[in-house]
Amino acid sequence: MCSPVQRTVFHLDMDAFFVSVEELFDPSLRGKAVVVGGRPNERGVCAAASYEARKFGVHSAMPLRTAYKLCPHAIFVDGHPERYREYSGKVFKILRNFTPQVEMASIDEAYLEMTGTERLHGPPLLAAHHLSRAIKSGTQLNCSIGIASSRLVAKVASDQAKPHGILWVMSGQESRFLAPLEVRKIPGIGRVMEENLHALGIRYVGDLARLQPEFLEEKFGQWGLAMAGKAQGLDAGGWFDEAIGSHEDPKSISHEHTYSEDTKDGQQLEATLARLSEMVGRRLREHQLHAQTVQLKLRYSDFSTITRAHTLPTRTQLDNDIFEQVRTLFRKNWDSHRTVRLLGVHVSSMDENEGQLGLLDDEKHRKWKDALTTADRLRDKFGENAVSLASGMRARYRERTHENPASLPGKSKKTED
DNA sequence: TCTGGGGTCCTAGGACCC
DNA sequence: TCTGGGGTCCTAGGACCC
Repeated sequence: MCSPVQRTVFHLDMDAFFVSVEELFDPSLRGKAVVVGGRPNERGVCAAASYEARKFGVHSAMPLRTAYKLCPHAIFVDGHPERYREYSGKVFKILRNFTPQVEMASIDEAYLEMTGTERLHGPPLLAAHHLSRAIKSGTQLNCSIGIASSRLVAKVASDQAKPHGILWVMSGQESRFLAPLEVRKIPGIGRVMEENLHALGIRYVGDLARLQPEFLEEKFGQWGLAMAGKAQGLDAGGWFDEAIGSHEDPKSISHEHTYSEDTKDGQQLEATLARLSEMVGRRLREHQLHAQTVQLKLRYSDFSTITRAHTLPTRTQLDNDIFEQVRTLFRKNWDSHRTVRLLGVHVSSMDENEGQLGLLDDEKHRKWKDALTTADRLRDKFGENAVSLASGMRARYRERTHENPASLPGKSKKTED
């Protein structure tokens, strides 16, 4: 009798990643209550909290002001995304050295396909210890590792192993491992679904596992079926099912901005849209992608939020195309009596190709593309503030509205820039 | 709890076509 | 001219993750 080859997946999760990186740059933070994300009187939420701060109930996604009330003696520091990207890159390199099938699931966690690597790395527990030590010596950072036969169980295991631990859920033990955990521990079950399940008397994964899949499907549709599988530790459906390391292009790109003070200054709002459009365009060019659908996000002071989208006849990666679309959506949909808290620019339906262009548009299009590529290179070389088309747009916009309100910048304007 | 920013996926309804 | 059914695309909103 021959059994199928047992799959082995590692999930590696960095411990208190943002806080730990900040401690490398400022060792005086070590062992203290630290909150990363901004000043306690700012609008915003905690991006991360040290284990010391967590003892006081502070956790990530908590408003900074609330964190301050719970833990006033905490040290509040600004986040440094470039530092986190740098260290994330270091981690990735170490993992790639270890085994080829690696996938960064976010800035501080990764999946490793370890099936069939025993001859090279030894049994899973030993391999994980070596890997943990390699991460420590290469980055000075701690991580936790979950080992299991599916991505889902490996991820839950690494969470249970924290901090700085390794946990192996052996094949056949998945259900027994998951059963006593709260349903919230299953990735994909958040606050709302947890409440729904509680209302049905379901608190633990074991309760969930005992139910008929048909019952969950009837209650929650496709997602109910997927949950039934997850309760058994299966990578049921969606992203979890995909092979580790089959990296794909992003499906959407967005940037948004929350004002430190709400505003209804139309020029300020449109200048923000210009800046966000530039950031989105730049990311598209970095990925060599073109987007067809442009979406505006608008949040008013009372937190009510609308999104309005438009699909273009062809795809684009140009700041100005994005900006003009999003500005049109903005002018059509903004209730100018109401103050705005947040604006966002989002693009999707992306592809490497741009689709057909009219001959007339072609020349103008090429010039813009060249100019923007040059601007991107300048920013790479001299920093983000070296070039700004947004401030230029705002200046011209002011000029034009003063001189001649009829000639606002639009699709027909000549590209004198 | 006065609530960031970057993503993914899912649902539901309407338009449109055959 | 009282009204079917399936497929696909688009839009809006929301849950969820880190």
